[in-house]
Amino acid sequence: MFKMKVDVAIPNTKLDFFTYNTGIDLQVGDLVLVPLRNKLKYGVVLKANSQRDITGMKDVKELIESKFIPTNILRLYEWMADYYLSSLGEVLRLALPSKILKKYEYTQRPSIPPRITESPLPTYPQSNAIKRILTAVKHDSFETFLLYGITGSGKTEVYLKCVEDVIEKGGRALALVPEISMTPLLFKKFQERFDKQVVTIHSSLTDKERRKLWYAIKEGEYRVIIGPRSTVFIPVPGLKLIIVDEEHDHSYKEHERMPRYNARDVAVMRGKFENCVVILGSATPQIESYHNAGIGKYQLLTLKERIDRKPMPEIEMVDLKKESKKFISPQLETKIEEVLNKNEQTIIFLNRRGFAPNLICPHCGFIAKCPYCHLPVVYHRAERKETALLSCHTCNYKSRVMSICPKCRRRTLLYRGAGTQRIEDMLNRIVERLRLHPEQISEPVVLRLDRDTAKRRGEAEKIFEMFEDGGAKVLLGTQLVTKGLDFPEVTLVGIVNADVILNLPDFRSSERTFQILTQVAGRAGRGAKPGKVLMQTYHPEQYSILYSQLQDYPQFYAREMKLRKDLQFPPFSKLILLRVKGENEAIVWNEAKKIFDIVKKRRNIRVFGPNRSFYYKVRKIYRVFILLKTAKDFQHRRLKFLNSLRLKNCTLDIDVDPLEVF
DNA sequence: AGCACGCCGACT
DNA sequence: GTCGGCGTGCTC
Repeated sequence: MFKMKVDVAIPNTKLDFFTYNTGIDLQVGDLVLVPLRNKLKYGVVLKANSQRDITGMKDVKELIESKFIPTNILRLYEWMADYYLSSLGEVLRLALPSKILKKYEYTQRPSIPPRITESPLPTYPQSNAIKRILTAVKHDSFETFLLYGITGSGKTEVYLKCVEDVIEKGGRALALVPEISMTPLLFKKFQERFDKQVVTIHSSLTDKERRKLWYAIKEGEYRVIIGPRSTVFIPVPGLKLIIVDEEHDHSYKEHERMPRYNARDVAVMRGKFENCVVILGSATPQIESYHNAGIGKYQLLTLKERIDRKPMPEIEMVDLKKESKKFISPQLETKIEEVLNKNEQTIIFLNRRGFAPNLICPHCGFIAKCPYCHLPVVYHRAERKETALLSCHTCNYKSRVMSICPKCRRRTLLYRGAGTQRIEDMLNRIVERLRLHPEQISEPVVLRLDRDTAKRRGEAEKIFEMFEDGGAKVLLGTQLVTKGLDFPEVTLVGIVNADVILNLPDFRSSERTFQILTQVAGRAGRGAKPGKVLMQTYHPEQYSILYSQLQDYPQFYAREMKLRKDLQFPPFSKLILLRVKGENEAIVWNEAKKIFDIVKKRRNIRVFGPNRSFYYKVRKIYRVFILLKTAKDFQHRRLKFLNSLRLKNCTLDIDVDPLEVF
């Protein structure tokens, strides 16, 4: 028999491929069963006619399914493995369903007739954007559009109209959304419009359901696929459009495992490999994205006005340096009272859970810290069934609250600072004082939304519903209240402390501050009544806070770009973060130094570190990082050897294009 | 990821 | 003596 050799990529391996003999005629993308060690594994044929020679080569056991992965998707996976200094085996772990089915029986269901409901007439800027996108779709050309539209400008309607056209012409669309609970919101709008042709990948699906959907989508059962970052890997026949909503969102980046990809960037590459159009939408584009639009890599589409010419909310600053040390300033308190008396709604934002971020002793300076992370523990007041406790927000370690200072033995421990629980108390006191008419309210008047009140799935939605009903008047919460919410009765947004994110030691902290403040401010005044925002800060003059008050992204961008250029940060350079982790502090530093020396020898790379990570010790594990800075066009793929480096008692994380550098 | 190989502690 | 701990290294 005429023997051939094939290269096969196997999920969960650190290599790109293995080479096998085969008597069967195989093609690129075929799913095969191959022996590896003493087990049989599924793999995807990468090269149908390999010239590679290796001793002890084995035979392909069986062809399971031909054309399992389309070639252009396979090329995308290869690009990912390369770009993120990972391996194809690692990419396939994320890209393929958790358990591959031996011959999937797909029962063709009668295709669902397109039942498209009435849609509102787009505004002029909207229809202009739609026209430009659809022209590109019509020509099947790869084109990336950055849809920069201020909060409330109707980006979603642009997506819907484009998808409508794609479906009418028999194509399919993929929409990526941030991980958090806003997914149902966008999904609802899509479903109202396109009914059963839409499918969402929720985080709560079981492995089995997920697997079933993967196959069904691959077979073309749905026309619109909505999901979080990993959805970008699913093969979709006749794909014409990829949407990345809130493209700046950090949840598009995989932080935990290899490959540490950014689904936004993978989506753009997918558009390139599949010749299809990509829309990146945001009210606060990532600096790199806006820059890409500036240099013509992306096409910029701007929506400068809110729908129906609704005014943007007026933003007023409260300088906490000038105020008496209150967590809720008299100005904010007065405003909350006004809104309550008018029976309108308020959103209060504070990016900090718990009652107080510190438990301190004013006499000896003691601060309660986590024994595993050496970071301050947060005091959580007793509520529901749980008792009061100290909690480490980095590793989740919990301990009892002490009443005597362990250092000086005095009974004078103090709670310093405020988290959502403390603010909740204060808001409740304001409400009680007002003695509102009971017929206009229902208990509770103040709703708190953070990871502690909405741990399980569906709890956040429940809180949103209670707020939407209108009985509850104040929604207080962390990041969860900042994104995509559309409550027309909200006329006031209060930001308790605008500075929280600024304090992180990261080159993106200004950008993140601007993004979060702009997003949360955008929740006000979406209905008939104009909105107002009160922003409390110690740094009203800091540019990210100032420009978020002025609601001027282009100005913020210009200022931030100047800084990035001076310091040679992206988009003026490329970053690769190497993190060495291990239990033994001395070994960690030693191994990090070795890696530093290896990388230092290479040309055209600036190497910084090793430095202690901001989270230097987490769960008894020490973390040290090395930052590599190169020119933007540097062929960093030559650093792929780093992924197979072997360290003593340590692990090495590799992060290309990191979002956080600490 | 698994899974074998390999070299040091406390058990019938 | 050996059962087993998990560190380290390889899989075509």
